Amino acid sequence: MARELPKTYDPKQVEDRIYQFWMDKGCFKTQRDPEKKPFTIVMPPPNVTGQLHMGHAMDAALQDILIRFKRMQGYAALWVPGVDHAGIATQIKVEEELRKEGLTRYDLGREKFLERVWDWKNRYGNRIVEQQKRLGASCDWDRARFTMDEGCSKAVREVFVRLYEKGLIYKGSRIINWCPHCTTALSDAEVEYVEKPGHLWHMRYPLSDGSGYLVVATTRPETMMGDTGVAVNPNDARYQHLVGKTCILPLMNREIPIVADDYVEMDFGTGCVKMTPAHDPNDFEVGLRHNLESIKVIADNGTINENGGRYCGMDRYEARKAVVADLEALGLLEKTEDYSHSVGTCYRCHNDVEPLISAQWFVKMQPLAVEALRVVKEGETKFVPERFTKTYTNWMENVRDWCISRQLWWGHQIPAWYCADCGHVTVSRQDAVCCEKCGSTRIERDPDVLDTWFSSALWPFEILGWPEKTPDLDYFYPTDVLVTGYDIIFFWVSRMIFSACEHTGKPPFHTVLIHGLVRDDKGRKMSKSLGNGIDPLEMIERYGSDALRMNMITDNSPGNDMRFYVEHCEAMRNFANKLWNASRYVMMNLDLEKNQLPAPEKLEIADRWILSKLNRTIRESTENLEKYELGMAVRKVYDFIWDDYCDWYIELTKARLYGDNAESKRTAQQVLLYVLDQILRLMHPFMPFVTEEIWQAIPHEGEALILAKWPEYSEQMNYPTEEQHMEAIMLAIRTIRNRRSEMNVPPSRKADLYVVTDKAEIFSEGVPFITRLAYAEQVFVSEQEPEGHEDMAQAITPDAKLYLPLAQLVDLEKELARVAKETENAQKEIARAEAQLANEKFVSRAPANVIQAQREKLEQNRKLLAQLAQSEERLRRLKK
RNA sequence: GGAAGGUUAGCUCAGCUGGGAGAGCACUUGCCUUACAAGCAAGGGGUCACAGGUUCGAGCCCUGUACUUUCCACCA
Repeated sequence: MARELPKTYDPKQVEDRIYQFWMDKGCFKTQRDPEKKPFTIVMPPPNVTGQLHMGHAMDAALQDILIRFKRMQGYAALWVPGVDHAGIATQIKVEEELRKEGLTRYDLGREKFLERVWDWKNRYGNRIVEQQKRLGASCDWDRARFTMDEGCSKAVREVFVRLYEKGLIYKGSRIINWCPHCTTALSDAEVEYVEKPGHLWHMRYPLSDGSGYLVVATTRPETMMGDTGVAVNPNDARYQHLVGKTCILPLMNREIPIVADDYVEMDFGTGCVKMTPAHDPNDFEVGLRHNLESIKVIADNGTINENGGRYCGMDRYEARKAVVADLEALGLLEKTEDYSHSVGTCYRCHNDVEPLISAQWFVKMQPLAVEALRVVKEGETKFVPERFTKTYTNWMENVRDWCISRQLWWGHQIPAWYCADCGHVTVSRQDAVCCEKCGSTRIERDPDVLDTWFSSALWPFEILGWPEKTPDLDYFYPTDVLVTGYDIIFFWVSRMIFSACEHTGKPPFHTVLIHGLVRDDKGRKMSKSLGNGIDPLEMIERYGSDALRMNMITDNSPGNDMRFYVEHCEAMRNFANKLWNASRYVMMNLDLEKNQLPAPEKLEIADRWILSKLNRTIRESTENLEKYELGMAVRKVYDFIWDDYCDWYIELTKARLYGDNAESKRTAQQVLLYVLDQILRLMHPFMPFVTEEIWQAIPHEGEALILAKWPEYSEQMNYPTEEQHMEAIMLAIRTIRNRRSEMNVPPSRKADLYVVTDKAEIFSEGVPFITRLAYAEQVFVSEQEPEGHEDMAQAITPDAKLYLPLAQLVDLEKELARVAKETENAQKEIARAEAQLANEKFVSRAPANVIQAQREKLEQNRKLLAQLAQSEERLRRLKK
């Protein structure tokens, strides 16, 4: 049975093979099972063109841990993967590729271009999937979906038509965010505001009656060709007399009205604001109130259009300079102030977005927000950590209509057809062949596509078959937990919630587990431009997938950003190696066919101690997992494995395994194996590869650890007395090691050890342990001081005096100092405990267990103090 | 302008419902002790940002202050 295993765990020899093993056995496949409860997670679909980054690794680690845990608990645990078509991101990449060939998408035309994108998708679409597999992701890959596959297209079409029919989707001309670089409209959520240095230009607009001029302040002179008015505050005494009059727009020589509107702040700038309804959302509103004309002067590509007079054709920034220069030449530029202000930028290409008026499709949000708010407020959907509830509700309460049309080719094309004859718009589930109103066949489809997030908003139910009433939808939906970063709560989470409520009548999941961003070791966001990204695949190469997964969840708390430290990854790799070697030890000393605990009466003190500890670890880590406290859960298992099992229990078994008591040896083997098996189970969700590899090598029942049963807490496995006794023995061992270390005695120099105690029965049982772990030649337990103890070194615990015949190494002065220090500590402890117990309020109000703990502490310290007093007396005597 | 976090050991961070502060890394000392030097043993190191308050008891709860990060809004 004993096997030859390498001394060092090598993930590279293991991970791919184990993953293939799970795949071959179909371990990830999840079927509906009336005997089981479902547990469902849908994966946030990564971009089809994407490369795996640390954010994905974080996502995947968390989800896989939950799925494996639930699977072992006996749920029908389903994790559905998929990829997103990622409209803008993908289209940009393909266009870049085309540019290298000197082509644009327009050269190809829509159809050919889309063929290119599909080619691209087929070439790279699987890359990220393969990368996810290396993380150990136990998704049901057979169910993998794509946001543009047939089912998703059907769902998107259905949703669009339904919302349109309910009046919740409409087309209208509004101020939208336009990206001149991507040449498409964006939703509000897709705009990132960046503080940028700029100027506030004060410009003179002459009054039409020649009585002077007024001064407007603006950060955007290049829009002035589109000015159709000047607004002042109605309460502004400075300008009241001008309201109703007109002024002349310089450079354009257009007469424009002066209007009064509350929107204008009197104490900002000059109190006069130029109105450009076509290029500013506030001006647009003011314009509506005062019937101001809208004149669009900036074209879709960011240049000035034909309405911009002599600036036509200039880039917007070029035009800005030209306008300022011209005004200055005319003596109309009063002053220029430095002014820092926030500018909207495109979240994809980071160019400045241009607010402009445009005919786009919108989702009317107010009616949809009602239910989306209710389900969260009433706790049907909970955010973990809870504080993100507020982020969500604040946004949802103030949500504005969602601009869903994009001037792209890659995506779900809007199912609307315009009739050239009667102007009617036909919106249809099937591709229209004629106008539904007049029957004309002169109809043309809207060329625009839908926002990518429009289809991902349907993800949790569309991938289970919706709009069909499928058995899967019935069984697995609503899903259970959604795992994602806080950065896409608005983009995705909120939209899934309102979409699911609207279309399925149920919130899509009961829990949203939010994690933070992975940053570099200096706390910066990892980004391509900074070149500071750490490649998860490289970490897997170097330290293994298990180590990377552990790195993602230890030493950080839910929802907080984490810094990625390679050193930490290494520490987790070391832990995998520790586990590996502990298992090597067990296997090298094993001659069992079967994993079975011995009868309780055969269990010795150390066995009961470790089983008791294990039992507590099972209970606590399971509780933590149920509460999504993954870091806490794994910490407890980690500590149990390293501190209790490896550092103590394994060491404690050595005397027995290498000894000649066959029964004790067999019991030790059985307990070692049993606990190891339980450890592997507890650890498996976190470190699936190394645990499965080991588990396959030890006696086990069942096919695979991934399918094994999660450990359960058992009242019968608690041994409080043995725990206590064992702790007393361990304390004695630590105390001796400490004394030897102080005296610089190397472990190789063994010495006899005399244990003087009134608890001889406890320490007698501990003799083999003390012998081995405290480097003793022989251990003698007695109630009497040993012969010649005056010449020995001494160490003290509350329950024992420990003598080491190493007289020549004893430094009496040092000894006295140490004893004095320990005495002082003990006295402090006693004083504190006494004071607390003398406090009537403490005794009457504190819980019983706390009081009891204080009493025990007091008792222990009193015992220790008494021992120390004797020790000190002894040292003084020896000194003379 | 609004909101939410953070401030704990030299560094990065845990600390679950309030009951005598922990880990990893780094550091010091001694060890190749028949699982593991990716290791073992022992050790040093903290006014838990500051000021008040509640409580028998506060790193944890409340109020305020300082510094810091992020998100939302955007008065041109």
